[in-house]
Amino acid sequence: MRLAELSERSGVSTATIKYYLRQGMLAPGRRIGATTADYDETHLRRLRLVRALIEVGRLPVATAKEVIGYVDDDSLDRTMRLGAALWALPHGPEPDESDASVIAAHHEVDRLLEVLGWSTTREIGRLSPDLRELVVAVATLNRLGYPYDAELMAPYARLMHQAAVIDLDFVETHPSEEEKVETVVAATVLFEPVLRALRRLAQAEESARRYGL
Amino acid sequence: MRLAELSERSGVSTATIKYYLRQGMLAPGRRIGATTADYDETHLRRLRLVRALIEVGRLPVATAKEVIGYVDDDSLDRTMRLGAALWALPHGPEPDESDASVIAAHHEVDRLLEVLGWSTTREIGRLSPDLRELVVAVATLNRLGYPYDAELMAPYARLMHQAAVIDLDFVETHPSEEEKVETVVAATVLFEPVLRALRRLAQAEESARRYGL
DNA sequence: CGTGTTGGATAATGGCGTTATCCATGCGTG
DNA sequence: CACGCATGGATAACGCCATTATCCAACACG
Repeated sequence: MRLAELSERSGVSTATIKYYLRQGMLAPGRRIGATTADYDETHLRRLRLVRALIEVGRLPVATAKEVIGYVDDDSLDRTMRLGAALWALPHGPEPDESDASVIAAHHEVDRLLEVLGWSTTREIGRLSPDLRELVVAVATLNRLGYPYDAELMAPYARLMHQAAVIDLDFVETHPSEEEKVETVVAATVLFEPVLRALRRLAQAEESARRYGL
Repeated sequence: MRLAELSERSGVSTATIKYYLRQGMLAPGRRIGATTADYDETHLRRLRLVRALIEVGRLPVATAKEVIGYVDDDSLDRTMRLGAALWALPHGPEPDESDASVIAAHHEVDRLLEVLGWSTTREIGRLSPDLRELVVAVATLNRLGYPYDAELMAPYARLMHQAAVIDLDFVETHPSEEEKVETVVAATVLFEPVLRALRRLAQAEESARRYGL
């Protein structure tokens, strides 16, 4: 198919597609002549994934580009590609390690990992962006006067572990080995809005049950 | 305290504080003279909340302004303020109701609510931004070839319901009645990064357990 | 043939968050 | 009591980002 059709089928303007092509987040079409290129279903699918990451997953374009770049980096094995792709996901500000509440949060997070027995995370996790993000969030909550410690976090952590089990089961039952990395990335990024929405709906529902209306 | 001290204690530049004052998301200091205003702990706290919503919760400044505006809108009762504040949180694109996958997703979400017995949500929820967001996410997953239906969502939904119970318990044990709305907003927005980080860490941990490394 | 679409490159646009610049004023320090 | 300097206040400038617009020469296609 040609650019116009790719645009129509994906709902993305030709100008934007050209932009993505320039950014290298969409493979060039098969050149069929000096002024024509041919796109196929794989291009359509990739384009849809890009838009999904951006629109639904709220990734900045540059981040989506980076993530996608790792997803099909043939010089890495599957594990590395996956790790790199997830590592590239957007993260908040760096924690200010000289801040007292950050240090305290650090201890609580460490303690949480110990309580949970997440030994792998404790060992490799030192540098994990997710760990840093967790520390920042906890420190922020504390600074706002909401005491938040390992005991309070643990129930959430156990719930999220169950969610992770479901995530991995989903990936296992599903995947065409070839696209496993892509599946994990999609599941990680696109389930986040699902979980967020479900939590907020559940809050409303539970709140209605408790307090009426 | 004066502007300079407020800036130093919050870690926000005076220029940015002035900007927030202009936006009306921070109450003006008590005028102490034609060229001086006096800020107190409540200003500092509010400023910290604003920065927390923006930095940790990733809210656009305009949204944070809106949310905060509802939090202390004295013309509304507590319930209304809370509803309006949560309603104002950012949401993805509108679902294209003419799209087949959107319609299908709609059905699945309806079915999910039925299965869960979330009757309140089913009744009032028609217009809820969270419901729309959920529909969009499900439709997107389906369009990418990941079949996603009520049965697959239900376990996540139950987990998130448990999370919501914890959320509300937290708010109940905590709150100085006066700041209850603020507490709910903070819990909703600031726990999201916590849950996101915990899920990703749990994924890594569980993945290591299953596949080694 | 000639009309209209293509790939390709470059520039323009619009929004957002922050920062910079100016200014008249009066605080407070010496 | 006088002077340097920070203040509140308003406006303009900046830098980034995502998208769109404009041109172009070359061709595909009816």
